[in-house]
This record gives sequence, structure tokens and C-alpha cells, in this order.
Amino acid sequence: MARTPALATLNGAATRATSLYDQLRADLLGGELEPGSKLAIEALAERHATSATPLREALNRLVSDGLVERREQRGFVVAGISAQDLAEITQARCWLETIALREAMAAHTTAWEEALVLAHHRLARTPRSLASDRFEDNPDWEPLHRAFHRALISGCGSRWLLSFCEQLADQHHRYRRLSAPRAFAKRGVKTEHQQLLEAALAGRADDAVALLCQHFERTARIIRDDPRLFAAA
Amino acid sequence: MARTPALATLNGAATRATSLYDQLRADLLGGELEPGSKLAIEALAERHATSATPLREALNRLVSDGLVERREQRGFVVAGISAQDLAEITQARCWLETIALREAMAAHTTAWEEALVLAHHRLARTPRSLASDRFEDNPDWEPLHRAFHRALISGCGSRWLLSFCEQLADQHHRYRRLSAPRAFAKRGVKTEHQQLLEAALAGRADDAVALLCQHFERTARIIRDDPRLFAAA
DNA sequence: GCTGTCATTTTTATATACAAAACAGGAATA
DNA sequence: TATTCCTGTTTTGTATATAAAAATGACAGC
Repeated sequence: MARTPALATLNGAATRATSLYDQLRADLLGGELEPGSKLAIEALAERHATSATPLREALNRLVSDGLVERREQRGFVVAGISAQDLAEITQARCWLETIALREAMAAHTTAWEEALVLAHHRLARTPRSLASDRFEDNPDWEPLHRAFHRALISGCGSRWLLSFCEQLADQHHRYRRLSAPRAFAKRGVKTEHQQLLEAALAGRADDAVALLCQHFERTARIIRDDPRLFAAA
Repeated sequence: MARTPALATLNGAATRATSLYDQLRADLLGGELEPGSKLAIEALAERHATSATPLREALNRLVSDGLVERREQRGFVVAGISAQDLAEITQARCWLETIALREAMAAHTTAWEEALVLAHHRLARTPRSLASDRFEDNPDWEPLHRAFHRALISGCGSRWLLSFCEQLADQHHRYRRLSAPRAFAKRGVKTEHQQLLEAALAGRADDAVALLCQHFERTARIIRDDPRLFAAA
């Protein structure tokens, strides 16, 4: 009956609103838009060669992700940041990922274990920096980092919990990108991931959870102390 | 400078999209729309005496709430239900509210305590049913019930955690309303709330958490066993 | 009798045009 | 001088019109 197998999704973009959503989301997570700055409809629409309607839809979706704020009758702005907010995100992320990791470890399926090993391998063999003498962000690294953390908790068995974790990870990601990326060059992130993997595979839940939370808190502290964000406080 | 104090918000509806969002949300939570049924743009727009643009925005917001599903290029449908999904929601709610309640109790501010007592008082003095001989839903009860549960965890200090709990509570609420409301007439909900309050005020965290989770799970079980939902499985 | 194709109809998604609200600047007034 | 009021401009939010995609249904071929 239906002869078109709906290839649109497989192509570049399913619908304009979705494609815009993806682009804006990437920009926001990439820290390219200044927190609190205005997202003028007309300007953005022109910049992305589209019209107001789908743009508006995309912005509405981003509001629910906590990446954009809606000011009734006065448009949209890039979500603001604050040390307080960062602390709350970190805290919540520790709480939720603790549960998720414990559950995933308790379930301990071979599929989970294998996916985790694979994700770690891919991450471990990818250098954080493109240049060896100075820090130059390797764009491949971040998605693999994300995938590793997702793999850790993906076996928790609760789509809801996973989606909440995903959202918090997005928030963290944005803060990280807004902060000076140089700070992350000389830190034992690689070791941290290695230890985390070992603890997870060995079934040492308490250790794994502790390592994971330390990992989050360490990152948060570095961001918090970045003088360029949160000027005085 | 600005002479209009933006009264629009205080009036009935700020913007049409928001007002539509509120209405549709109420309908969805009230269980008035059948899960999986189509939300035809034109029909809905006419029914609510408005046009497609703000309706579309409202639907997009509802998607992020998990109350509506978006099918790319083929519109929106009311979010589906399943026993599996209900189980996951219940599970996630137990996990998250456990944390939130423990945190709120650990903080134990007087403001929290007082708000909790007040919320419980209001709930306790409101009858579940309007008629004493048969069950007839009292529309005042549900919001007060919601408020009591919110008050329990509102002192947890994390807006993120609170908003996740809110979302899960919404989902639970919908399932409850989709299920036969009669089943809830003859259950010791009042006692459960009473005990919960006492444990929370007395600082018996383990007890309070156990009571809260039992409360959720008991409700979930009743819904799960409703033959009208989840026909065979 | 079933399957696959094609034209028709319906519905979704987008662009554009319009109305209403917020903003900004200056003039008038105390 | 500071505040209030007025007016022009900009920008948001909504309605409508158009294009594009999916659903429908009839019909031919095997």
C-alpha cells in the first residue's frame, strides 16, 4: 500500500523543525551562544534560511531541554548559567547516575558488558587533543566520551531514568564547553575512565559509583573555578 | 520606561500557545483522550477556536512532557500506554522520590515542615468522594494530593530533581485517571498519608521512604490489574 | 484472489502576511 | 532633574495560504 518507505528520516533531515532543532541544539551544547543572549526569530530564521514557523517549533522543544528559556510575549533567550545551577546539576547527576549504574551492574547482561568494553576501547584509543604539544580539541572525542558514559548506565532498565541522565549530561556538557577547554588537557581523565571500567566490570559497585561521582564533581569544580564564567559571585 | 506591567500573564492566558498547552495537558492528564489516538491538527484547531501555528507549538511542548508522541511527517498522537511503561515509571518514581525525600528530611527546614503540615491538613479534611454512599470523584482532592506529595520533597534543594519527579507524577496521574477510578474508593489512602506525614516529621527517614514507595507501588498494582487497560498481555 | 501501481484525497509542514504587544526615545510636566 | 506620558519602531505571536508528503481507493496484471 504505502510505497514510499519514508526515507526522509534517513536522509539529511526529516522535517525542517527537527533539523533546526538539531542544529541549534548542537550550537547550544557547543557553547557557541552566549547564555542570556536573545534568540531573535527573524534573524535566526534568515541565518538558517528558513521561516519563523519551524524555528519557533524548534525553540519550543529546546525550552523543554532546559537549553533555552521562554519569556512570554518577549521571545526566547539562551538559558542562563550560574554556579548554583551548576552545583544542582552536578548533584542531581550524581544521584541519578548512581542509581542507574548500580542497577546496570546488578543486571549485568553480557550485552551491557560488551557494549561497555567496546565504548571504552573506542574512547581510549582516541586522543583528547589533536596536537601533542598544545591542546587542540579533537571533535571525535566528545561523542565517544558521551557514548562511554551512556554505555555505563544503559543497562539500568529504565528509559525514564536514562532520559533524565541524558538531559543532565547535556547540561554538564554545555557548561564544560562554555568554560575554557584548556583546563581539561592535563588531567587524568583517561585513568579515571580506565578505573571506572575496571570497577564496573569487576562488579565493585561502591567503587564504581564513587569513581563516577568524583569524576563529575572534579569536572564541576574546574568549571566553577573558571574566572571567565561566574565573574565575582 | 515600560508602562505596561505585563498583566497578560495574570489574566486568563498569556499567549494562545500556552493556554492551549494548559488545556490539552489537562485533558491528557484527565485521561479524556484515548492513548494512541490521533491529534489531527485541523480538527483540534477548530475545536479550540484557534489556528494551526499555536496548536503545533503546544503539541511540541507536550511531546517533551511525554504526554504526546510525534510521528515525523505524520502528525501527533496521544502517548501510548503499556504495563511495561507503567512499571518503569513507578520504579523511576520510587528511586527519585526516595532521594528527594531523604534530602528534604535531612535539610529539615521549618518552612518545609510547616508547608508539609499545612498541605496534609488541607488534604485530610477534603473527602475523596463527593457522595458518602457511592464513589463520585471530588475534583478538589487531586490537586491537594499532588500538593501534599510535592510538599514532601520540595525541600530537597534540587530544582532538577523536583522537575523530574513532577514529570513522573504527571505520568502516574494519567495512568490513574485512565484506569477505573472506583478502585480507589476503598483503600486506606488517608491512613497512608497520615503515616507518611508522621514518619517524615519524626525524622524516621527509612520508614518514610518505605511508606512512600509502598504507596506508589500499591497504586501501580491496582492500575496494572485493571482489566480495561492492558487487555490480555 | 491477491499484489502492486497509480491517481485522488486528505493531512502535515512551511512560508508569508498581519495584528498585537513590548521597546525606545523624546517631549511635557511637576 | 527626575518622572510620566506619548508616539514611532521593532519584534513577537497568530492566522491564512501554499507546498509537500502520506493515506486512500480503484484498477490492472499476474
